[in-house]
Amino acid sequence: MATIYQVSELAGVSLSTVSRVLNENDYVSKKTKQKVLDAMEQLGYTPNSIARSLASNCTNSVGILVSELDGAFFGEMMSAIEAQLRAAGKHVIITPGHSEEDKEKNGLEFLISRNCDAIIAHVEAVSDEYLVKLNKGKTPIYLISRYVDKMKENCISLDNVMGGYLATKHLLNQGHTDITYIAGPLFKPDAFDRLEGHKKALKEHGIAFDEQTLFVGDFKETGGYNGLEYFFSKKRKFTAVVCANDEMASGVMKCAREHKLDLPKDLAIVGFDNVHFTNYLYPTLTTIDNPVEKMGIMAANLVLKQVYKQNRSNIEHIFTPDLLVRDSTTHLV
Amino acid sequence: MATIYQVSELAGVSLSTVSRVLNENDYVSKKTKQKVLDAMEQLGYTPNSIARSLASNCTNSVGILVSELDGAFFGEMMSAIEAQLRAAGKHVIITPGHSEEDKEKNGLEFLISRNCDAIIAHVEAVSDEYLVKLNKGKTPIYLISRYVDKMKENCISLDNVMGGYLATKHLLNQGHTDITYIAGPLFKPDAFDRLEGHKKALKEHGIAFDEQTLFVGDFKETGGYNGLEYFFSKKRKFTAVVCANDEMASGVMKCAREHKLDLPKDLAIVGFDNVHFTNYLYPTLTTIDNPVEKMGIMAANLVLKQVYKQNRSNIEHIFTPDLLVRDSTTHLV
DNA sequence: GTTGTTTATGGTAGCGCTTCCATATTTAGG
DNA sequence: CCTAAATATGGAAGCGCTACCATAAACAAC
Repeated sequence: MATIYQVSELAGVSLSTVSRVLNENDYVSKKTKQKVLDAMEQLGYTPNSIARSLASNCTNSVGILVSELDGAFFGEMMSAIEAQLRAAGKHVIITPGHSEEDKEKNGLEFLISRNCDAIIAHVEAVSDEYLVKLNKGKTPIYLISRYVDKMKENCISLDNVMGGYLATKHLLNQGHTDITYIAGPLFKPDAFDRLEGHKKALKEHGIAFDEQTLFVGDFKETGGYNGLEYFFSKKRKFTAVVCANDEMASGVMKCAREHKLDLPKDLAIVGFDNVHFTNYLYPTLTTIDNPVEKMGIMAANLVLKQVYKQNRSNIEHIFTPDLLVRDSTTHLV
Repeated sequence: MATIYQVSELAGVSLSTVSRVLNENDYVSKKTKQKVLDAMEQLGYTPNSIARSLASNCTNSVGILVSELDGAFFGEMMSAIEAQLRAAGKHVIITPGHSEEDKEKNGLEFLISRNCDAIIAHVEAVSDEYLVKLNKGKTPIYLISRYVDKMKENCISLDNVMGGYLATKHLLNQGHTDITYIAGPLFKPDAFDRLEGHKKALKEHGIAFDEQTLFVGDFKETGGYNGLEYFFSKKRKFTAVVCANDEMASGVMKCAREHKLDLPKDLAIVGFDNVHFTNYLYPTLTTIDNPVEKMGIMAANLVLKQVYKQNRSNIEHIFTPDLLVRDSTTHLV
């Protein structure tokens, strides 16, 4: 591998000059620049990014921590962040946290140890205090889909309470009154807040929240499946179910079908997130549109602005979800 | 940030000794080791991985190139590779290639410029020659889900011809004879080979392949949807459709339903890949099980063995897919 | 011409580590 | 007790760059 030294020799200039043309931001005469460029070309020189990072203390890389590498929601999130950052010449180092405190901490520390210039994290298990403290270290932490008051300038989050509210409100408006709820793990802020929104909507309609209508799932298909089985086993009467995410809604559909329910007539279902596949479920899923791509882009812009001092205007910190009505819910006759 | 130098000072030993305890593979007395460990603890020292990489010429990172960061198939692939590598103390740098030649090259070059110790790539658009040439450079390239004869030792691939064959064979065995096929983009080896398998099965049953039964889709839901619309528009009679992946199969289902077909009675559907969600479609999808997780783990093991000289036995280079019969196909009465 | 400012280039000290060589020190074998 | 091997530590070069300081040349203003 050719080094900057060999380039300087071939071009007949000093190391500094080669470095200058590499960094394109200093006085170099056109003629000299061309000589250097030619030498690089001739040697097939590519800069060693590790050496640059060590010398400049900047890696041009931002760490991304997501809960899972698979999963529709995270896929869309990673994709959006990566594209935006890549367009600005930065790159991402992605690592999963698996929604477990140890693993999330481990992932975060790993990203810090790799000298990322910043971290965008979707963390669910670590505490607010831990994050605040970590953010005071050398690597700034940005949170996506989570709101921590003491570092709100670094958060891009969704109004999950509003989302949960909209979902349930929609069913109530359709005439449903016996509504069950399949939540995500309640230690996760997203899951907790969505449930809060559900309760708020019920309250507004004068319906008392009944613990018996709640099942805590795992945000995966099985969670929805098991939740519905649970309600059936309790002989509960209900005409609608709200799921805290789309994967669980698809599990509910599968279970309902196995119980010979006619969807959506016998059971109305609402999901949350509007991941890509919801439009291909049968029936197509009414869900809450989570603007995860916009949030990813915004998180990337926030990093570009604050860490890389690029000009990005209009950082929005809190996003509002929308209700998306499709076929899985209908008016009760 | 504490450096190795401060640790050495506090512990009262030389730089070299600190480096030795860091690397755990040289003569250091128990007593000295403890002193160093204590000093590290006290200073909250964490090694600077960039500096280590520069000095040792090893980054302990392997680059992963996948076509998309979202997408069920790639999610499962990344997840499997990452987990296996992480367990061995290596980490991954993931970048998308978007199935376009320029972008794939760009991604590969980027990973090389980041000094990855190896690259595991799922590339579809670049030529065999390019890969062979690239593999001769400083960074070894391993291919997943692609077979290139001149570098077959570096390939982990699937017998796609067999997969395509099994899918169509299954339908033929069920009594179907009017079978349409929705392929992926034919420049992609996976797509091409699966179609070859389909043709082979037809031939074996004495059925001539008819170009009119072929639609080339995009491996996404829309591809399946559009494919079915296309066949309908051609007034084609058929009782079954083979899709070259699961996403397209779900698009087919959606379209079929909109045309009031009763599934699976009116139309048998076979997918390919057996990604997670296929079990939650309605009807559940008969598909070809693509052992992508096993392949991912195997690719990781191959790198661990060849690049990091770890002991990994039984590298399997070619995997065989299985037919997975579910509800989307039934015997023709 | 003198002075000051802009433009252009070279020299060199690190960035925080690893690694090789040199030098003690300890242990084992006879 | 002597020698050789094994064990334990230090010293210093260098990985490939960046960044700061110094210097030189070119240009402008008076």
